[in-house]
Amino acid sequence: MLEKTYQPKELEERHYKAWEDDGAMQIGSRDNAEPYTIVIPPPNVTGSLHVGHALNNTLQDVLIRSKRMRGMDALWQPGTDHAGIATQMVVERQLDAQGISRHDLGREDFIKKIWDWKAESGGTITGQLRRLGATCDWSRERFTMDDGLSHAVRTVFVELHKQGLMYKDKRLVNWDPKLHTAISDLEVEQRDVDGHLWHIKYPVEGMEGRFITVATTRPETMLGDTAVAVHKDDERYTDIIGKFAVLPLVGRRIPIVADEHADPEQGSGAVKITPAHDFNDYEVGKRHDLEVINILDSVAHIVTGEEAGDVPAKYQGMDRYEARKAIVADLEELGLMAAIEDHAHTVPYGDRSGVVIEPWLTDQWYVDAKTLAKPAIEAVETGKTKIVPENWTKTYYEWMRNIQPWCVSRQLWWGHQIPAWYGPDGEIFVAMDEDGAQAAADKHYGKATQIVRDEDVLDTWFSSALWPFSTLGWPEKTPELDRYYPTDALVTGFDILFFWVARMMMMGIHFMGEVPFHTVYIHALVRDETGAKMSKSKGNVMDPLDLIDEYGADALRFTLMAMAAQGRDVKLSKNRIEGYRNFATKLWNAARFCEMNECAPVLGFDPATVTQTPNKWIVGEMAKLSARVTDSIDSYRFNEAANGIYQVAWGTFCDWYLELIKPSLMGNDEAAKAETRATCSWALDQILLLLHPFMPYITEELWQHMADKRDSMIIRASWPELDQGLVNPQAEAEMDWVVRLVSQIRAVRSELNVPAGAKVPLLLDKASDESVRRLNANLDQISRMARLSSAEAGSGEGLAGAVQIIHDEATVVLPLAEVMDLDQEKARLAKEVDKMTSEIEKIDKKLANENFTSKAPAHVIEEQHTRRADAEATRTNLEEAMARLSA
RNA sequence: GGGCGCGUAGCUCAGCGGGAGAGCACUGCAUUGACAUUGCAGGGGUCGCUGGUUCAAUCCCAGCCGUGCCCA
Repeated sequence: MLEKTYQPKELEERHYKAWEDDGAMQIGSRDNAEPYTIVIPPPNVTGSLHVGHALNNTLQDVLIRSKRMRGMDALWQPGTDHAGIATQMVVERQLDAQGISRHDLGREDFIKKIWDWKAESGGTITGQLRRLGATCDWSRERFTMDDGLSHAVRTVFVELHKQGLMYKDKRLVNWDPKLHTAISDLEVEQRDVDGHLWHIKYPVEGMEGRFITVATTRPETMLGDTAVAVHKDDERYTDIIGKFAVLPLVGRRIPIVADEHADPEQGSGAVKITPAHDFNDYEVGKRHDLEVINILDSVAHIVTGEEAGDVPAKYQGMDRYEARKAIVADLEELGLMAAIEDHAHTVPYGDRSGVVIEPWLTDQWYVDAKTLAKPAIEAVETGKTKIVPENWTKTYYEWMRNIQPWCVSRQLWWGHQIPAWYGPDGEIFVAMDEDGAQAAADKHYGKATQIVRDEDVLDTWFSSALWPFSTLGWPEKTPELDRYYPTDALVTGFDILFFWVARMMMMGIHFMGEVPFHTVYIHALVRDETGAKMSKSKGNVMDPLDLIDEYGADALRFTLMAMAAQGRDVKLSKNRIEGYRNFATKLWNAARFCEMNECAPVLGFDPATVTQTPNKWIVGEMAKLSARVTDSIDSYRFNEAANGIYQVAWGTFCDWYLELIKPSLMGNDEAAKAETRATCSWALDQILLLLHPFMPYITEELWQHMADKRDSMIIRASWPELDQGLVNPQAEAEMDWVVRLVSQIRAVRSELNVPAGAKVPLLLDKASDESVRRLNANLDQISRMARLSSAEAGSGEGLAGAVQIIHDEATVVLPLAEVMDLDQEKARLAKEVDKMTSEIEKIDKKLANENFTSKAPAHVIEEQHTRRADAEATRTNLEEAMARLSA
């Protein structure tokens, strides 16, 4: 017998282990089945499970489990990424605590330390995914720094280079002066900041007393100014275009140029141009062939020594903000500061380091993203890959069509070192390994020549971009690659649509010739219950592992699914999780009831052959539910699937079906009892099967518990694909009649405060033969649920002051004269009459409208007539009931 | 400034051209042999505002107000 209360903890551990031991998550056992593949968005190896992961992975698990149950060869490919910056930071921090820097250790030993760290702590998140119930094929787990994946990375680099799509270039990059590396545009966060706009007067050469005033948010960069730009139509400046300004503090002559970039409306209309330290200015510089003068070093200090050029010694070596202060003060002293305004503007910050990013001129490796993006855009346009919900396609296009060269080199140690070597004269040799590069170099120089490897590594996203095929063995032509690529669905949050999805599309199409997946399902963010983003600083983070401890993994999963409406953020509250934990308990107790009544699966049970009306009805309800759940999952409407099961399992199966069959289960008709037991068990099984992808643990437990022996665990069981012919309209109508009758009686009893325990007699007046038949056929059930002492057809003539309920054509008479308040009952009936009257009036108005009757479709008009007739009949009966009450 | 959303019951949200829904919260009753992590019943909504399309608008369109995110 099932325990009296449901305790998730113990059974979760037990079943997960059983699934894993059984190999149920692994591919390779269904060679003839159609494959279905999802690659996991590889979590960061330093990460631990947060609610966003919980949502993301539950969605994938629901898909995988349901496809697996539907007989497909389901592969959920797991793994983690090496998270270049994050991982390096973690280990550096550990070393820091011992007073060691990575430079003390040297590159090789430092990397060894990272591998040690990974061996020890890198498995955290995969363990947590298991607790969530994620059925990845762990035997295939991959890591972006694995040999195989590293080989794939090198291959891609070499190939792209060969094709001219990977090149080295000197451009402005987003430089992180704290982490000392370039980062991509996507890793830069634009923050609104309250700053200042400094208006600085630059003297115009050869025009005594004439100044041109430039406005800037970054006065310290003036040391690198190489021009002043004004708009050609700005009359204030037309006379000095072509002349020179003299850069204060430095004394350099800089040209005054006309350029569109200068906006007459903004500030003074004149802008200083610092090509080496501003993306816009860089473009202006190119247009006017300006000098590019770098004034900052890698830690954002003013340059010193040889590089300093004509930077006054005073500022050399100063931090950028220190220099700003000094320069502002000096300009003020010189009387060149025209004005200082408060000014709100956006400032770029590194999303990892949190410091202000410097546009900085460096040599970096770039991928020609524009070329690769073209087919990736087409793939979505032509529907080869579908983005769900569809509105994200616009965002995808927007970004892809304006894509910039992708800077893929990073000045880190942890990652895939770039397979490029340099000769003494800087000649580049790209090859799979050093031998290859050496050979190429020797050939190039005509003699053995020493080469040096590029020190930099590749962006982590570069390796993640290969994930859908590198994890399947590419560049080897493995059977897995052949069978599982292209994968089916990719499930991810919108925040990495560009970082990852777009790049997988580009790389997948380019190297495999086929899109990496046919569907991208984009889900929303998980927020706290007030709608705020969860963050450590706000202290509103919910730890999914705590939630699993408290409510069980099933409850957490179900909550996430029930709330995961497309395009809408999930506002997670403990209240909701508790509610769905209660649902699990409800199911547990229902199963317990089934067990107590010996409802066990019957071999060869055919739901089409049942004879008892409640059984026919529940069979049909299950058929409808299975279709609904299947369809909802197929169209990624997870909330509809979850809510559908909830509604039917609790509201239909528990609340009505189990009540309806109690008389049969306790009765003496052995044949009926046997059929009911079998049907009840079958219906419970259908619920368990349909619920399994959402609540894997409790369903597995009950599945195994409810039968002496099953063909398989539920994880391997077959998905219900029920014939809609099982829906029996007669049974449905009859059960609906019973349900409405019982509900009405209960409502009246409650309203009139009839003691819950009191049993009352019932007469069914003016009933059709069919209604009388229904009453008699379901007498036990109705009596039990409505607490009746008797129920029969009869007029109740002469019963003084009986409660009367209109039920379709019939009038239900309850002689409750002693317990009821006559006036209250009259008022109740009068209210009902009013309701009907207003309903009739509303319909009459519609039907009187010729526009309506001539233009509306026939079935709509027909429906209105039917509704009117029903309301009319009900009103007549109500009026008669009132008359009888007064008599 | 450009793009994408959202505004429906006290709260969180489904629904989305023809009869306003769920969960939670709230109120009353109930400890009846699965279940108080429960059951039964109930109250509660000019479906943001203003126009338009339509026989018919919470639903479609436009504008406005409020609010959130992404990109510049």
